[in-house]
Amino acid sequence: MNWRKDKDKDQARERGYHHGNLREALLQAALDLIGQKGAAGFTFADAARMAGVSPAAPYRHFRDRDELLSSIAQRGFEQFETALSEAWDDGRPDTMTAFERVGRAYLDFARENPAFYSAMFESGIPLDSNSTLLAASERAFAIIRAAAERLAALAPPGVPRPPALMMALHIWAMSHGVASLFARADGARRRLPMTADELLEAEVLIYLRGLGFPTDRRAPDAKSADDKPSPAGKTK
Amino acid sequence: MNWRKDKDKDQARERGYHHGNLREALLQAALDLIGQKGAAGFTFADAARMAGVSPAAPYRHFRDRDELLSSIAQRGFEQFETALSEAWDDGRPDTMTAFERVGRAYLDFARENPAFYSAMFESGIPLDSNSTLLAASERAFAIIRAAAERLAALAPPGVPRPPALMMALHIWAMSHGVASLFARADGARRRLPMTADELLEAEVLIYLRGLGFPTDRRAPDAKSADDKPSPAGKTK
DNA sequence: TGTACATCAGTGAACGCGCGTTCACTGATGTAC
DNA sequence: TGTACATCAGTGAACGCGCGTTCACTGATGTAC
Repeated sequence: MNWRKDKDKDQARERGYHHGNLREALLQAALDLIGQKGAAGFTFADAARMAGVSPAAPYRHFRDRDELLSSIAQRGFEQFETALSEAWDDGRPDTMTAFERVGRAYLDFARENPAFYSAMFESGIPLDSNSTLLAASERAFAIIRAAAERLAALAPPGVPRPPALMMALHIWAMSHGVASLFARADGARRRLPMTADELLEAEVLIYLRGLGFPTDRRAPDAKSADDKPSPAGKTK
Repeated sequence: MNWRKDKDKDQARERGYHHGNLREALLQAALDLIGQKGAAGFTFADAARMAGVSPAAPYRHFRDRDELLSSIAQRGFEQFETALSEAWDDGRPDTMTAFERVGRAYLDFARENPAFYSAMFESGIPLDSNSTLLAASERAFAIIRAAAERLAALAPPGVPRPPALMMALHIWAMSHGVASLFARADGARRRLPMTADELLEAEVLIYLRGLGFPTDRRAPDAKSADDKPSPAGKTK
């Protein structure tokens, strides 16, 4: 992270002819630029300048601007998956608690990584242009889907078990809606009677109640043994 | 609508020195371009060319690209408001039916006017840069809010009446989430087990059930006289 | 351990391009009388 | 109804700029022997 913009020339002189990690530096620079000016207003040349390198250098690492952008989106999905999956923690200590944590992690990610988020969802690069990009996005969604699956399995007796895929899509839509309308610093924000986190949490809780889940904060598997408890330690 | 792109030169010759309605033509051209290439990749010069006019001409009508873009967003919000408010139809024939219609209208608007939608929500122009733009967006949101207000008033006895503003925000977030993730033609679409409309309708129904509203399709005011019936005719 | 050589990863100059913007201008339209 | 004049809404040429991209090049690094 020491190839940031400050004192490009000096650093360039220090580092000598070879950069050492230009690919990484370009990704970082592009990320910074997207953060500053949005996914639209970032240029290949700008990224090179920020990395302290000639405008021709990036071509050694990326075919063009789009390839750089889609690399960023891909990395974004990977980090997104990591964040969500850590939050989910395989449903520990109980499905409901873990699930709420996933919601918060979603918003945190959007808030803390606006550049990634917009490369992923707002940059206009088609997901299916690149199969590894598509795969990365599928893996991220799979976390939400897995959580929905476990949640669906908790449907109380007598309540029809909701289709997990539908639940996952609903929850994703709520999260994305709240994130892009209310949780971003840039532009279209709006006075809210509560924080974006609270808004999303309330929304998801109401939604789950609508599916027939009990309305109190802890899910049934918190005390019963419906859901086999995690094998050892960690729960503390 | 006869100043479209085809045969610019001929038309320019026909129309003579003065265009007659250049401001309008530029808005239309920009809208077309945004539809084709996204809000990012549209240029002032392009719009002029498409309107069959010299690159200096637009400056008679818009200070710069941003002003043109925000005019489009503003008009978008106005049409959005019209669409939502027609769908809402002041809650006729009953609150619930009208409410569902609003949801469909939301998605229809996003689907049928992707250019407007992205100028409004994804172009990065700050809403508060322009007070008439802000006002237009407020008026559009006010429809959703008014509908939520009426819906909240229907809460069955014994059920705590939900805060209407929160409901409105939740519903907006769901609609926007579904619209931008699943209802747009461009880019990040995904195989769905159902249409975007069905997905949103199910989501909203589950949400409302979670608030304690009855789960069958017609709201209580459909048959009772809680909600004073519309004064005359029209309902047919 | 040293040397020759291939390969890699950058340079920097150059190009064509389209954009945004300005400018003096001019044709068309509206208005006073 | 006609004429003089002001104003409006466009022209087209010109500019500086930064971008994307190519090219022959060169310094640094790795490797065979």
